[in-house]
Formats: sequence, C-alpha cells, structure tokens
Amino acid sequence: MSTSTKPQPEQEPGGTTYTIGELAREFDITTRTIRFYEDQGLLSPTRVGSRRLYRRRDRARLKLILRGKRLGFTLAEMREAFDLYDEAHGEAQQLRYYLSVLDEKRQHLLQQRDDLEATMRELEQSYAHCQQLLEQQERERNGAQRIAS
Amino acid sequence: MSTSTKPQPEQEPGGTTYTIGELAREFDITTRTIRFYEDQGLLSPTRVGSRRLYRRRDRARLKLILRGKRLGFTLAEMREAFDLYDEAHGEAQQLRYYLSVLDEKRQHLLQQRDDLEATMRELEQSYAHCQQLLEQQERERNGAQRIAS
DNA sequence: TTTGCCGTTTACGTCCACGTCAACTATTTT
DNA sequence: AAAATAGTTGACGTGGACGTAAACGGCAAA
Repeated sequence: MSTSTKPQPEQEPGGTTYTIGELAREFDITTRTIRFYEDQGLLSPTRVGSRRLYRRRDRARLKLILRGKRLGFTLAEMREAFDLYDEAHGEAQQLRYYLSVLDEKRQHLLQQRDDLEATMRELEQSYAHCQQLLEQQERERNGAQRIAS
Repeated sequence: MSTSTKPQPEQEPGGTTYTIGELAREFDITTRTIRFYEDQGLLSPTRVGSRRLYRRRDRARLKLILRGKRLGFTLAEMREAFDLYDEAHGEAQQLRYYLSVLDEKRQHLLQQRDDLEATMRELEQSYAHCQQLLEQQERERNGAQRIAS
C-alpha cells in the first residue's frame, strides 16, 4: 500500500531540532517530565506523525522552566507568564497588565535575593566556626602528643 | 482535689516566650503548619501542661524554616541540617561531614544565585521592551491626533 | 453557667509534580 | 524473523506540604 505518510524524508525544514529523548538526556530529566510539562501547557512541540519534535524555541522554554523550578516557581505560574508573554504584543491594556506582573515577579526575586544572601552569610559563619573547632582539636592533639613524647 | 498542675503561675522562667497562635499571626502561617513542622522534627517547643511554649530559639528556627522554604529547601533537608548542627559539637568526624554538607548547600545557593541573576536580567529586558512598545503606541496616538486636528 | 476563644490530638482530604507500569507502534540492529 | 531501541497514550500510584473537619479541654468575660 502506498501510504502517503512520509515521516523521515523532510530533513529539518529550518534549524536544529530535538527528540524528546535527546532533551531528556541533555537536561537530565525524564521524558515523562517533558510530556507532563506539555500537558500543563508549558511546551507545545510540533509533531511528525505522532512523534514530538522540539525546536530551539522549545528547548529554550524548557531551560526557562527548569530554571524557574530551581527558583521555586510553580508550573502554573510559569504557564501564565509564558501565555502573557505570547499575547502581550498588542493592546496597551495587555501591556500594562504584563508590566504589573513583571513587577510582582521582580519583588519576588528581590525577596529571594535577600533570603539567599542572609542564608549565605549564616552558612559561611557556620563554616568558619566549624573550621575553628577542628583546628582547635588539632592543636589539642598536637599538644597531647608533645606531652606524651 | 488539689491538683499539682500549675499551668499559669510560672512567669516565664527565662526570656520571651510565644504561644502557637502568636507565632502563627506573626509569620502569617496557620497553627497547623507550625504543628506540622514539629511533627517533622523541625521544632521542639517545651510544654506547659499540654500547651506548646515557644522560646526565642524556636522562633529563630521557624524564621529559618520559612526562609529555607522560600529558597526551595524541603522540610526533610532542613531537618537534617538542624540535626547536624545540633550534633556537630564534638567529634572531628562529625565536624568534617558537617563541613562537606555545608559545602553542598553552598553550591546549591551559588547555582541559585546564578539562576536568580539570569532571570532578573531577562525580566528587566522584558520590562524595558514592554515599556518601549507602550511609548511607541503613545507616540502613534499623538501623531494620529495631530493629523486629525 | 454558658459562650467564646485558644489550644490539643487524630484522621482523612487535597494539590502539585512527577514516577511507574501497561499496552501499543515504528524503526533499527542482529 | 526476532530482539532491541525510542516513541506514544492512558491510568494509577506517590511523596511532600499542608488544609479541613471532628471532638475534646481549659479559662475568661458576659
């Protein structure tokens, strides 16, 4: 039967593309995770037959998603942000709203930066204190050794 | 019956203390949340009868917990960190392990700082671009007005 | 005394972010 | 032809971080 489906021949009409497995390996996540992100409306790869095909844009979004996760954003939050970004290329109303949302995010990030710096300071303190204790112990051991000899 | 339970009279034997409700209000969380943290081994307030009594130390820990949460640490992680901190006042073995853990955390925070700065930069870019679009629209509106008049 | 108000434990429910099969298809390798 | 490899869609399970009653105790003001 002369099936008209020609899955392979098209040699990437424009730019680099990726399979789901490639992306999974590159970012050290499972394919399940990537499909889940699509389910939640965060990714929308094109299809070649039934297979998903990811372009540079999709890969960039995935990067953003993972970074967002490391910063504690929820998938829903990021979905909103992406949707806004995509639809904010016109009416002033939309643009103004988008600006306000960006400002919120900025506040969030500023708070987080403070948290991060405070935590970093305390961590360094603990570190230094811990080292002091160790050095003191070493000195005590040395002292004991000198006495014993 | 002369019950020997004297819940109130002891006027705070040392330093400030807090009830669970006070802390909940102060940090804008529910009492359920605070009890949950205790369940997970993150807090261990003393008791007056059956009531929980929180001291400055407990309050400080709660602050740490909430900050940790904002930075994406899990409760289990923080529990471990606290346990380590509490028990790392002796053997060199423990101290060395503690140092290594602190180093891990530091790596985490550094990664997060990079993520944060990158996100902040992109956010500012979006912000600026968005403002440009708005200003351009204003100019267009003004132009149209001048023509119409 | 009764009515709030704050506190307690126990237990089940929920939302999020996936993990884990299962059953199937399509291609490539042996 | 058989096996290995990569992909697909369900559907159910899970762990973390609480929410949400339910049922009770203790105390202070009305």
